[in-house]
Amino acid sequence: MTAKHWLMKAEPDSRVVKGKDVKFSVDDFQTIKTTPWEGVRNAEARNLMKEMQTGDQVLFYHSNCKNPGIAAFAEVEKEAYPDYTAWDETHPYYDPKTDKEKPKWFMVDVTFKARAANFVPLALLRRIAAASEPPHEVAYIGEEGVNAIKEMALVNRGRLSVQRVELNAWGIIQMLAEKGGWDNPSSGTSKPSANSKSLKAKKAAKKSGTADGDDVLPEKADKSTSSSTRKRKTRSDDGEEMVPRRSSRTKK
DNA sequence: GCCAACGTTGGC
DNA sequence: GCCAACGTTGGC
Repeated sequence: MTAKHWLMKAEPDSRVVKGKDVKFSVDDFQTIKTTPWEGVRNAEARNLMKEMQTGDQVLFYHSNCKNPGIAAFAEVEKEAYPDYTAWDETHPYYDPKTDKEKPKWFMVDVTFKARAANFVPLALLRRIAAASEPPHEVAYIGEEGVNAIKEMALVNRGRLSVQRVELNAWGIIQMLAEKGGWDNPSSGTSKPSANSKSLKAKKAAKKSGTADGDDVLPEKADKSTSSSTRKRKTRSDDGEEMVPRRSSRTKK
C-alpha cells in the first residue's frame, strides 16, 4: 500500500510551560533527526497518529509563531505507542488523569527528511485558498492546485495539530516548496544564537557530527532564524487539565 | 444527550 | 496582545 500523508505542527519559538521550553523548530528537528512526537493531548490528533504507519510522509509545520508555515518534510519512523510523558509529573504535558494500565495518549516517532527549499507560509496558502485561480507568482499550481489547497485541514480547521493531507494537496505543497516564486521572508522563527541548542540537539549534533545545513532540498533553504533550545512538540488539549498555555480569556 | 459556559489554539 | 474559532465540560 502506498504511504499516507500527514501534517504535524510544532512550535518554533520558545514558550515555557511548567518551567520547560516547549520549542521545537525545524533546526531542532534537523539536528535531532528522529524524535518521539510527544505531548499531543487532543483525541482526534491522537487517533490520526494511531493510523500512521512506518514510511508515511509528513509535512512539518511551524505553528504559533510570527510566520507560520510548512518548513520541512519528514517521515513516520515508528508507529503509535504510549506517550509516557503523560505520566511524568514534571513534563509540560503531564496528564494526571491517565494511568499506565490504560494509556490514553499515544505518539509516533518521526524522522526529519529535508527542509522545504522554500518555506511555504500559511499566509500564501490562505491567499491561494481564497481565490479561484492561483496568484500569478504561483500560477504553476493551476486551478487544481487551488482546489487541493482549499480542501486542506490546514486552511479550514486551524486548530488540529495533527492532520491528514490528501495526495493531491501533498503534491502541490511539494511543488510550492520546490519552486517557490513568491516573496520568501524565510521561516519566522527567531533568533539564531549560537549556543542555545537543546540538550537533545547538542547530543545529536555531537553524535552525528553535523550541525545543520545538509539535507536541504534545492535552493534557498530557509535558513533563517531559528535556533534552538529544547522543546516539545504540539500543544495539546483534551481539556482535562493539561498545562495551561498562556491563557487567553474571553470570548464567548 | 443538549447546549451554554468556559478554556484553548493559534493567526494576526 | 487580542480575540475568533472551536473543542470540552458539566448542568440539567
